[in-house]
Amino acid sequence: MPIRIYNTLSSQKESFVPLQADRVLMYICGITAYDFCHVGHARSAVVFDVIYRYLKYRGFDVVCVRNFTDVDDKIIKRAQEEGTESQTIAERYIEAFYEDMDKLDVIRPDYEPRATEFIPEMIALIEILIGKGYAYEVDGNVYFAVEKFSDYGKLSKRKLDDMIAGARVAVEVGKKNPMDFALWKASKPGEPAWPSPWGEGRPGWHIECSAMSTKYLGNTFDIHGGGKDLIFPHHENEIAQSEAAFGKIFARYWVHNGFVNINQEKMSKSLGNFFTIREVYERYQPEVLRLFLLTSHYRSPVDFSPESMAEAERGVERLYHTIEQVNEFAGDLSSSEQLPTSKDPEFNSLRDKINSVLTKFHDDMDDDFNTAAALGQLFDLSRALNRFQDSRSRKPTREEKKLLAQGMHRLRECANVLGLLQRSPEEFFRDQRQMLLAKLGIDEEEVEGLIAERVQARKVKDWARADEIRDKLAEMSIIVEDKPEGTRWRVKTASE
RNA sequence: GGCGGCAUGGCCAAGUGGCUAAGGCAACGGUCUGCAAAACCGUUAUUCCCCGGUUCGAAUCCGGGUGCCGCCUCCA
Repeated sequence: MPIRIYNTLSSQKESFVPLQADRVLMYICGITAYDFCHVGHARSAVVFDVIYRYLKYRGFDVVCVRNFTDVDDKIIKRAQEEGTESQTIAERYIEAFYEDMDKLDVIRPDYEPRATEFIPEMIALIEILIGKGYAYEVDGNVYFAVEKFSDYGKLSKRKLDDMIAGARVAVEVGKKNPMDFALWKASKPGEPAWPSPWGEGRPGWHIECSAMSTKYLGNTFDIHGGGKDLIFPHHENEIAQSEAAFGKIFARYWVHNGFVNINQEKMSKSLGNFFTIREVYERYQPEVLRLFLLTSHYRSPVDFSPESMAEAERGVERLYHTIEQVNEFAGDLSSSEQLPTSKDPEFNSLRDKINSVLTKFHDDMDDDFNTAAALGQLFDLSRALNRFQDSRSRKPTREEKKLLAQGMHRLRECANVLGLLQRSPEEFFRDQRQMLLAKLGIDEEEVEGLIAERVQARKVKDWARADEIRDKLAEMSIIVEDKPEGTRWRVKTASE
């Protein structure tokens, strides 16, 4: 069964057939580096990271390009505010972007070009457009004439007349049509500038993606991705530029992720209702954010809130607990052999689950990368593993250990496609504790001291004293857990 | 004004013509425990915003209504 992808261009799911049988060429619109990234940027990155991972997992040779916009009005503005160069600003936030994304386990694309590295290519492309009559120069600015491109509006499904009627922007002097957009901007004093046939200036925003995608992927490539807000004008303009210049289909499948909302409203810089990724990391582990982002389908809006993050946190904990338990029960056996049917119904039930879960996982992912459904399969398998262990009161046999190891292997294999569960449970829970201790400013030594004291009290069955200490710890947000192996403690999470 | 999307249990969220409407969180019951906590197991929607229609059959398709959101300006 082929992979099906919802294509914004056709407004429907289509069977995915790449240009070359085993190769997928994809281009993702990256960030404009002028500030720290927020959860919305994280969503886009994670969504396309999962698509990239899944296509590779299904055997495609994927070439992925994601750009950095490092010259732009907002970067210039920021640089002027700080009295520095726009390159300095871009550099700083690109570095911050990598920090945030590496923690989220977003795999770096094969190519990550920056706009300023492709000025000659952009100029060449603009010259082609002028040569073909699609663009014109006015006082050192070059504009794309949208009326000349008959397909203009095909991606965003709008007509030129409607757009002009509803336009909220003041008409810029010099433009032949208010919807014409800049390919090249004449620079004002103090702004970054490059020499060009039209004088000193800098590229417009849209042209960089046309130039860089062509450079790495050719005139026509398979998948073009980005946030829904890029559909118009950015992607519409990219299509106009590239198809006008080369007379070929630009991107074949247009994939757009939905927004991250806060209280039903789009998270955005202009509304000021955003959380940066690093703010989120102060309280939640990156993996929790990742799971949260994948619990909804990528095209739906997703509401960011403390409650939904707490849910995601519990979910990740649940999965790591399963892995921890299997490790304890079965050790680190790895076995790929097909296990025989047993007389034990519990054994067979888990065996069947392990065998069937992969197909279901694939079916879900094949259907327009339905990570929410795919995640359901992981939880299903997790529960099957727990149930099986729960049914064993004696020591597991070797066959049972093998079965559990296989189940855990499968769980991790699927989770890996989603970029989840790749750490050891110990590492996860340790990091969780460290993060919370730091966040709440709790002294670990003090906790350990009280715990030791309580262990003593329990030894002599001084329950009153033990409970007293437990209450005291609870006030410090520390929860005590008496396990058969000994007493453990953890920091209370926000959801408790 | 133009264009588009969404509405499923207490909450989040899959499912878009037909076996029992995934899964998560929460709640409750149980196992465990000195008591707890944690963990685990189990239970929890005869019903999918409302009204019509198509169909042997609809949460799923069509028409109308209500509510919410997004894009049309920089934006993942």
